[in-house]
Amino acid sequence: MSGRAHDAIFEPVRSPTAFEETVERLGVAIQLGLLPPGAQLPPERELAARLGISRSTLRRALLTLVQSGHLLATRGRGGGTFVAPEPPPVSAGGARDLGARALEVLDERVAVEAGAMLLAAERAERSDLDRLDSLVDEMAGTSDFDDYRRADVRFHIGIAEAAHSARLVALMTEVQGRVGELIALIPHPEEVLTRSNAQHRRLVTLLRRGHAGHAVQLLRRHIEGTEHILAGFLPAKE
Amino acid sequence: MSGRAHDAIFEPVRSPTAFEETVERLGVAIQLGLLPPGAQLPPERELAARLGISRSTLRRALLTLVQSGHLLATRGRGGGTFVAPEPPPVSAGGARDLGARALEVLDERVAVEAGAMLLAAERAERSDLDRLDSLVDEMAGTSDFDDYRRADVRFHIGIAEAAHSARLVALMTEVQGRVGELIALIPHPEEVLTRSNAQHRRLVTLLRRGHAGHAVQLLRRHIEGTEHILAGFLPAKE
DNA sequence: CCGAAAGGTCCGCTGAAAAGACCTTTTGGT
DNA sequence: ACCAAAAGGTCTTTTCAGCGGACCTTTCGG
Repeated sequence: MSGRAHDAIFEPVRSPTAFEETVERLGVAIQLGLLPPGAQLPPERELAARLGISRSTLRRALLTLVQSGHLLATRGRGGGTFVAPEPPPVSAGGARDLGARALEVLDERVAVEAGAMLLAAERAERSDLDRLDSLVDEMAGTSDFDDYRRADVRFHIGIAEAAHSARLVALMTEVQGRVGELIALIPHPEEVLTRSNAQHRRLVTLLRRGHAGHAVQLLRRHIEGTEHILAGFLPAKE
Repeated sequence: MSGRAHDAIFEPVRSPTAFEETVERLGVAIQLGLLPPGAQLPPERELAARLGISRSTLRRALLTLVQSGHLLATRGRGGGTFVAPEPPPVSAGGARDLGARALEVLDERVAVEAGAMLLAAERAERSDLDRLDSLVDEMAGTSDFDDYRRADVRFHIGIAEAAHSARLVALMTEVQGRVGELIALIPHPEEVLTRSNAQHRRLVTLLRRGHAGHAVQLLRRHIEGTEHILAGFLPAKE
């Protein structure tokens, strides 16, 4: 009777502090390229209000990111806080025990992506799909891995946007952030990227036609690609 | 350039307190029937350790649930904290602004369920599917709505278990809790339940055969059923 | 009838966060 | 050339959640 179910119920309760969550939010946004190099953040007072935290807490977070080299702050009128021109690479430090959680993150990714895909097949509008197309073109047109990755992230977030669900956009952003930490650590031969982008293109086509079932299955295989590449770099499963 | 993306990045940072999360965890588990009426909770000192919180915080949470009638506490040796024989119904108070968030919760549900289904199609073992079957039988065999709902919840969580993903089990539990708040508020004619359970049965069959694409699409329609019923009870969308 | 096992009470400490006043630097506009 | 506005930088005060632990009270099993 007891057992499995209770494990979930009585699992430790986590409570990240506002400070931690803010660092994470902004850090992820920068590493994903959602806040591109050189971008200016809103003034501290305004940003604090938007994030619903006090300025002091926000500043602690900003300070952390300045010290880690992700942000630059300049004073005076016309100054502000900017994303560094060359944000530091994803720290390998985070990869310490990644193997442990990696597999779970990937499961979550499957969920969020599949859900977004399903709903996008129902709700996507012309403009959503056109946007996805242009991202596919962008990926096809570059041979720089960082550029590719940024566009890739925007593509997947774009699917959530096409699903017209703010909640899924938020979840997708979060998941991409965590998956990105993994992906950035491993080499990606151009051939893999080409194949991957071909799948992107087919996904958009399937969405256009509203073929939800096929889209979800192709998506699954798309993600499996990542998983297989990662498999070689993670601790053996058993 | 800015706009949509920034909305997500600069959205308010939420930080639920440990106390709040604990009340939610236990409250949901009770309302879902994962902790059935009469069940005994572990001693406070032990439970606090398991949840990774101090005993004082845990006690505040327990006190809340005792006052709300979900739990009963008896002192002395052989005493303990128990789930009330007849936990109070889901408060309609929570339904205040449910309309607002309801739609987003349902999107999240689609994601978690679809992901679990996809992975279950790959990973489910005989025993997982057999367990699902017996839950379907259980639902077929009762005409009491509360019994049905409890089994239904366990069915959907069972899919996540069949996916062999602890993360998805946790997410599914959470999502079911929130969806349950909605479902409990609306009438469910027996006819609807029968139809719904027929879908459950077909889902298990599709899982057995590994037909991921079909399973996901049927699942989508299954959830749509809930959505349509809810639609009549929620504030108009536009 | 005692001691163990449970819940119930209390208190003091720490650290996160909020709120706000104020300082310093820089520059755009007049 | 100025100066006011707009930014980041600094400080102080207050509040509150949560921790940790000592201790009390009730009840029952052996």
